[in-house]
Amino acid sequence: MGRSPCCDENGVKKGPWTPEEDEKLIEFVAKNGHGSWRNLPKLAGLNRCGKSCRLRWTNYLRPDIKRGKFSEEEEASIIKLHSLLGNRWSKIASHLPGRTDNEIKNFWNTHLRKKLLQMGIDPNTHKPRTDLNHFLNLSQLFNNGIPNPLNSDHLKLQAEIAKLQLLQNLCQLLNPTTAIPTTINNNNGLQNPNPSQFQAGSSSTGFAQVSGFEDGDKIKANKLEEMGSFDYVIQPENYYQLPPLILESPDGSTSNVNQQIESIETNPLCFSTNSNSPTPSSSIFDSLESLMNDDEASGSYWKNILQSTI
DNA sequence: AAAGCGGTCAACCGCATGGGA
DNA sequence: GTCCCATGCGGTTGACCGCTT
Repeated sequence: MGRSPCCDENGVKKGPWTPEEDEKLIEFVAKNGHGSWRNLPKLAGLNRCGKSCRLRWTNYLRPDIKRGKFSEEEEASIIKLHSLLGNRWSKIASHLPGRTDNEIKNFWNTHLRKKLLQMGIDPNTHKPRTDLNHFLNLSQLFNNGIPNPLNSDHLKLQAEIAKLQLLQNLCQLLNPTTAIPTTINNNNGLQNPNPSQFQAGSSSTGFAQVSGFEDGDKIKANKLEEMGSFDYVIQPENYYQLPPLILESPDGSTSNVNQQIESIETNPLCFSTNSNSPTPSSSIFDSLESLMNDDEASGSYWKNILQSTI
């Protein structure tokens, strides 16, 4: 079984398309549709292979292509969809009208990957990066390798790490594939990965919800393969809904951190293209960055958590 | 002014997949 | 069931551009 040759014809042009070639392709498709891409170049009078014509059309010339910068909502959708679907760019593109898989792939590789990395989130797993240990390394630098609880820099770092732990928990809850084990029986007896600090309350359906998928769509939550494989069933609701967060504070006190969690809760990140669904008042990144920048959030409770775990 | 460098993105390459014979 | 073909898809490449030195 041989692979069909596509671009092995002699003299077939490669490289950037000229405006004349674009015009020929647009004109031909407008009149005849693309039909067989293999035969199209000959019929349209183009010295290109069919594959090249198809790519040029689907990625650039199609009339319904939406060009220009990605909006914050689109960014958030891509990140969320990527956390669910991985590098399946065409699937992701099918949920973003007017955007091509190539465009989304490029945008991911040039912008979003870096953005997540800067936030300390692993763009592949969508979990906090394990090399967040660089904070611990920094701590060791400050303390000459020996943690000194009386050192104010050490305390600051502990506060930072406490916030990062909070961020990690938030990320786990925001990412349905990691939030599921707290709410779904998957026959593997999974437990809340971090039961000491948070409980994820069950939503009415017990499922996180994402827009644009068809009812009953199943996707493999392969990010959890190491924890036990199961199918993640997308429900037909229109928007992704965060499970309610319940903060287990030993002294029952509230803090700015709690308030900010509340703020994130009351502004669920939405991915729907349905105009009836709510839209986010601010991006999740704003909320998390705000949380990360909040000096007051490094109260004693968070330090206590850390001092008991470091 | 120009060489170097990094970021961006259109286009290519080759493997995967689905459907018809 | 097997073969062949067309198309889809994701990774990679390389040209171009703007910024820095």
